[in-house]
Amino acid sequence: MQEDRRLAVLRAIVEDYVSTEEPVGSKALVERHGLGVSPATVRNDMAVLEEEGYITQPHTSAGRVPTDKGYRMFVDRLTTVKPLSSAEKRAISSFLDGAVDLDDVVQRSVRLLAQLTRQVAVVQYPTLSSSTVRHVELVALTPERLLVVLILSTGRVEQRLVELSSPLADDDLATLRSRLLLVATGQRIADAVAGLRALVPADDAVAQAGAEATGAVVEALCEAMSDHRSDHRVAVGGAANLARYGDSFDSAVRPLLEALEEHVVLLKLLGEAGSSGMVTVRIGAEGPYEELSSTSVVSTGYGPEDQSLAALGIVGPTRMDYPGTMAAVRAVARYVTRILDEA
Amino acid sequence: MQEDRRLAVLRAIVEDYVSTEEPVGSKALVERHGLGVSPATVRNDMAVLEEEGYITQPHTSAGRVPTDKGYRMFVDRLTTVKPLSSAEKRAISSFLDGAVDLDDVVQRSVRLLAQLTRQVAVVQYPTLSSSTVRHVELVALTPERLLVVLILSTGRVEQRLVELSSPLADDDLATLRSRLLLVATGQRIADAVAGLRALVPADDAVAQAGAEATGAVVEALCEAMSDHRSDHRVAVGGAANLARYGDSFDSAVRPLLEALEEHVVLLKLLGEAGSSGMVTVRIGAEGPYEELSSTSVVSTGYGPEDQSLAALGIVGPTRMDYPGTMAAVRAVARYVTRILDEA
DNA sequence: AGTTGGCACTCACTGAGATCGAGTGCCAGG
DNA sequence: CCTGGCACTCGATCTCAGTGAGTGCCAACT
Repeated sequence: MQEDRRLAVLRAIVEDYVSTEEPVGSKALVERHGLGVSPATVRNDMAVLEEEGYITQPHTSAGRVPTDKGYRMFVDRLTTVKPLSSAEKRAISSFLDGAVDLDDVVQRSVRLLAQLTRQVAVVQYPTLSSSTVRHVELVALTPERLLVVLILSTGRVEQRLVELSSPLADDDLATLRSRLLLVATGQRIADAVAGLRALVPADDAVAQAGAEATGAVVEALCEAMSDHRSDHRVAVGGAANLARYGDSFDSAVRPLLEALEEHVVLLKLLGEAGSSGMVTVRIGAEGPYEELSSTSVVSTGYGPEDQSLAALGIVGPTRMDYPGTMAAVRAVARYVTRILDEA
Repeated sequence: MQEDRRLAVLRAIVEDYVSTEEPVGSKALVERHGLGVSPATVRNDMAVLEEEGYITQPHTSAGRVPTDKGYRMFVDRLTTVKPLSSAEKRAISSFLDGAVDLDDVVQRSVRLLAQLTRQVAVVQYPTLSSSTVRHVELVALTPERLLVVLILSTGRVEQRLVELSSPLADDDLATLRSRLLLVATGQRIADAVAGLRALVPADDAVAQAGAEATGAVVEALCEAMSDHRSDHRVAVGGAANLARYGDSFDSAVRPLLEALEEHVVLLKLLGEAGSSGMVTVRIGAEGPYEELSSTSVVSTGYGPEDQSLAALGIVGPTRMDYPGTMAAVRAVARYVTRILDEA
């Protein structure tokens, strides 16, 4: 059936264009791929594909180039999962197994991903929202200065300084500490915040001495828990790969560099990622950012089964090796998930 | 005296070249700057300057361009301190005053610096070596898992997880904690490490129960204190400014992007910075990195008076506005120092 | 129907002149 | 020691034909 062959032609065009970076013509196509037809036939198919919007020609007498729609079709229907080479698998485990803490895991992941895909990698730090409180600790630096330390089930540690207008007795500190622990430990973030907030008015009348401290500490804790800054942290790596863009530099790299510094934008891009396990691909102008119309984003969530903790992925030119990239992103996400589970 | 005029010509060439980005000729020079001589005279001076190696011409029939040596002369002898505009000063304080903790200070500094200079900014996190231990805290997550928290005078907080093979009693934990505090609090890093290490063999015979814990905790603390990873952390910002390089892209930007990911290299570059207050300029190939031969580094130490905590600076093309950049770097370093002092 | 070879056509790319002009070096005169 | 004048250099820009990869279309073949 000629419908099938047309798709084969499209696939061949995408593959050739990705590897050669040059518009691909009918003759080169039949030579390099074993489709058993003549160039003329391919040309006819190409004409149809062009009419349907899957490919286009930069100028009249040039070969064809996939459009965004063409890439989309390729990604959705023409790619088969490409297993990683064993060398790559080994690289992944040796790279990630040495990680010592959460920060390190993220740092290593982003480097690894950049290296595997030869693209710019982005890894979001695990979000707080779905994690639970493992421990709360108060440290009196001086009688008027408390250090509040919050430890979450993801391994993230947040600390805040609290200044008091009057000194706090050790006894009161101990009381406050145990009360905080009672209320917050083991709770999910949202519940912990509610529980902590409930402590404040009650205390107000009872223990005048500790009132200010309680309020301030609870305030600090709640802020730490819902702190959007740390919630939205991302690590970026492999920016050097941008240098490989070669042509179309100004049009593509400048906005991309800007986006990379705007972590909020990055998160939006990654955020389109579905649940853990599914690799999402945004191609060219499909997203809301016009300036990134010549870049694609391959991303996925990571973290335990149902609740994905955060997202990771790569940003690269629309002209990229989608199967390989998707495989790498998926693999890294799996490994990271496992590492986090173990810790 | 014609020696003076020659230097004036050199200065004019540098200034013009920096602003126009094009080789500057004798005619344009006398027009734009008020040197009261004819183009022919300037040409003679240029010939001398070229012979002495301060300027060069890209090709025979082109204008002159400063050499590294020319920039060096310009920076060393021809720049006057350029005070910041009040708008810039306001920008600095409003930018930095909102900082909530050490991380935030560094993040904000790097953004600010990138914005002021329109170059790539690099800020090293304060090093541990010259700081003192403010507090040590042990938290038993479970009886077999301890979280060790180390708080330094710079505001840096390091944490490490310690796994024990056997549970640790609360009493022993308290004893260990107070002993650690006694030994380490207020000490400089080096002294604290020595003191802590001394604890281990002594304990070994005395309290069998706590022996493992002591050893492990001390180990974790010492590692945290001398941890090169956190010691060498740097923040990078303003990479989008690389897009302004325009020409000479491949030759300059690619190695620079690579260097920016290699934090060790960055630190070496910054590390040439002298003591606090002195702004150091590395021009072109003066450093050990051949690939960065078309980039300059403007850096300085920051931190209290005598002991500079760390370095910050910018990396940019040799063709840059040195006076303005140096002023910005110096100003940001001062403000950051002040903020850190207050905290 | 679908495929194929043939053929005229398009058009980016390349390289050879030709031209232009900013900038230089040098020299003779102030 | 400065200056105006002048011949010279040489990169940048433009034009223009030639080349060739690639296309679209059509008639013939299976």
